[in-house]
Parts: sequence; C-alpha cells; structure tokens
Amino acid sequence: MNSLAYALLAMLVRKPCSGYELAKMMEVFWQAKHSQIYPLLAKLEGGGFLTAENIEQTGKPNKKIYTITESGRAQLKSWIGKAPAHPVSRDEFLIKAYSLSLSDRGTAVRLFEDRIELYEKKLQARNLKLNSMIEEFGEQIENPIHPAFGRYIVHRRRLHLEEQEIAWCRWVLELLEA
Amino acid sequence: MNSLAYALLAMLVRKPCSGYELAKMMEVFWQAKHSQIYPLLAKLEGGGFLTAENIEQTGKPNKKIYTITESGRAQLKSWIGKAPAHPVSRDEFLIKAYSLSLSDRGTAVRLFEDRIELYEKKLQARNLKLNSMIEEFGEQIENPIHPAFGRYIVHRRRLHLEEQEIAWCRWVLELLEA
DNA sequence: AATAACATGTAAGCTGTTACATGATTCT
DNA sequence: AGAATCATGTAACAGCTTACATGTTATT
Repeated sequence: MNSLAYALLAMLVRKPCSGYELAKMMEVFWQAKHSQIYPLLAKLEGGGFLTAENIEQTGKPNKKIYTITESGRAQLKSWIGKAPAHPVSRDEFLIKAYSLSLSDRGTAVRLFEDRIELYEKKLQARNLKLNSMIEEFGEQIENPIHPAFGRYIVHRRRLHLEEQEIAWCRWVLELLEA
Repeated sequence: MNSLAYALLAMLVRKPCSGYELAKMMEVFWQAKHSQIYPLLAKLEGGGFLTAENIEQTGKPNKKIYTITESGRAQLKSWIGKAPAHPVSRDEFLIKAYSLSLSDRGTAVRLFEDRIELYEKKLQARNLKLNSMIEEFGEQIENPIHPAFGRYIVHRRRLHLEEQEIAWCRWVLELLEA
C-alpha cells in the first residue's frame, strides 16, 4: 500500500469511478500516469479493497467502474490517523531560478513570464472547479460534516498555491526589470 | 542528465562542496538521499562536468570536494533556457485532508496541529537562513546581478510556501472548531 | 487531415528509497 | 549510555515515466 493506492481509495470513497476518471482526478494530488494507475487498481481489486464492474458502451470503448469495499474504507480510515510522510515537491523551475545569475536578463524574464502563463491557466481551471462546488453545495461545504468538505479544502489549498506562485513570479519580474 | 544532476551543478556553481554538504543543501529543492547523490557525483565527474579532490581530515572522516568545470557550467546554462518539466508535489497530507470526513474530529484536529508544528519548525529554520543571507549581503541581494540573487529568491519562495501552509491549516482548524 | 477525448492495458528503463556497511568525535 | 554529526559508498527493491499497442467518435 503506497500513497498512490491511498489516493485512489480516497477518491473512490466519494463515488465509484473508472481508471480513466481517477487519472484525471489525480490532478488535485499529483499527476500520476495511467500506466501506474491501471495495474494498481487491479492489485487493489485483488486485495479486496475494490470491486470492479465492466460497463459496455457503444461509440466509446468499454470501461471498468471500481467501487470501494468496506475493507478498502477501513484501510484508508486507519491510515489517516498515522503520521504522514514528509511532502516532496520536485520542481525543476526552482533550480533554474537558483541559477538565474548564469543566464541573461531576456532568458530570465521569459522563464518567469512562461511560468506565470502556466499558473494562470491552472488558476482558471481551479476557480471553475471551486465555483462549481460552491454552486452545487452552497455554504454547507465549509461545514466539516459535509461529505465534500475534504475535497473543498484541498482545492482551496491548491488555489492559494497557484495564486502565490504567480505573486512570487511577479515580484521576481519587478526585481529583474528594476 | 536528470534534474538532480542539474540541482547538483547549480549548487556547485556557488562554491565547491562535498557530497555530504550537497545532500544538506538539497533541502531547498527537495530532500534527495545520499545514496542517490554520491553515485551521481561520481558519474558527473566521469562525464567531465566536475572535478574531485580528496581532503584528508583528522578526527573526522576524509571527504571529497567537487568543483564544477567549464563544461559543467555550460551544460547548466544551456538547460536553464529550456522549458522546465511540470512540477510534481507528492504530499500524502493532502490525501488525508481530502478524506477528512472519514475520521473523527479529534483525529482531524491532531493531524492539522501536527502539521502546523512541523511547518513552524521549517519556517524558523528558513527565517534564520534568510536573515543570515541578508546580514551577509545586505540590500544588494535583491539586485539580479548579485551572485546570491537566485538562491535568495528560492528561499523566499519556500518561506512563502511555509507561511501559507500554516495559514491554511489554521483556517481548517477554525472550521473544525466552529 | 489532424487532433482531442474516450478507454485500458503491458514492457522496458530510469529514478528514488531503504537497508547494509564502517567508524571517530562530540553532545546530552 | 545513547544520540547526533561528520563522511562515503553499495545493493536490493519499490515507484514512476516513456513508449508500445489498439480503436471509435467528435471536433477543428
């Protein structure tokens, strides 16, 4: 049971999903590849943490819908209380920022402008996501008893992260242009 | 040449270092293990990007000081201009936050309080680091021409990240205690 | 005509972690 | 007495990425 396995269980607590859907939902945690997700789902099914149902579709490929079992829910629940592993954020951009004195001003400015563009796209998608959640659930989403509460606070965390990345880039650009 | 290799080159531009020192300095990017760093340094030396010098010490184990070569500096410089890979932040804590509705209020509160404690320690160390840099270099550190500029902006980024993590945790705790 | 979305899977290779291995000195 | 710091390395294993494989429908 690695952290990706727990991420899959966590998303399946919300609702039964296909591997394809889970791969897209993983964005909120980190972008795992489908080649890692599909075999792991099969393994979790083998371990009795999930059940799978084949759905035949016309005009689209067939799919498998995975549902979490009581055993899966229990496994996740007991894991939540344990001390989390230290977070790892592997971001090449910081190495480039660290080495900024090696490059000319034009290259440096372009690097930060591209970064802002990337994060503004992420921010837009995040706002859409959060607004649709607020529209669906209303103020009750800020109530810890609400089933979407956990999902909401995680997307809020990501929103702040994205806003702050842009703010930091703008601050660096100001220093570069001074 | 992977991103860890570039991280090592970036740190060696600043000054020649031992593998042990580099492992500690890696904290600002991500915490790579020594078992990955030592063989990679040997490989980079073999590729002509670094030179190594054995330093005999008394009372302490001997060490190897690596120095970046012109070829290493050129390699790093040409990499900076290229589009960076998408950042990956693998953080188990977000999975636990996402699944919060599964656990009782006490477990949830403890989880977030422990997180605040962890990040307050990181924040303290970061402030010490930044203050020592400001003391050493003065206002000129905010000048992009200054050799420590890159290092400074990266530590500033980490500072913001740590402050914001604490702010987010406090916000969640307020909602949990409401 | 080409790309994107839908949908699942395997295989090879690279990256990263944990454990093994050694050993003196300093701090609590 | 035990833990931490200094210091470097290897081996086995686990995790992750890239490429291979297939095929339809809808959109640009």
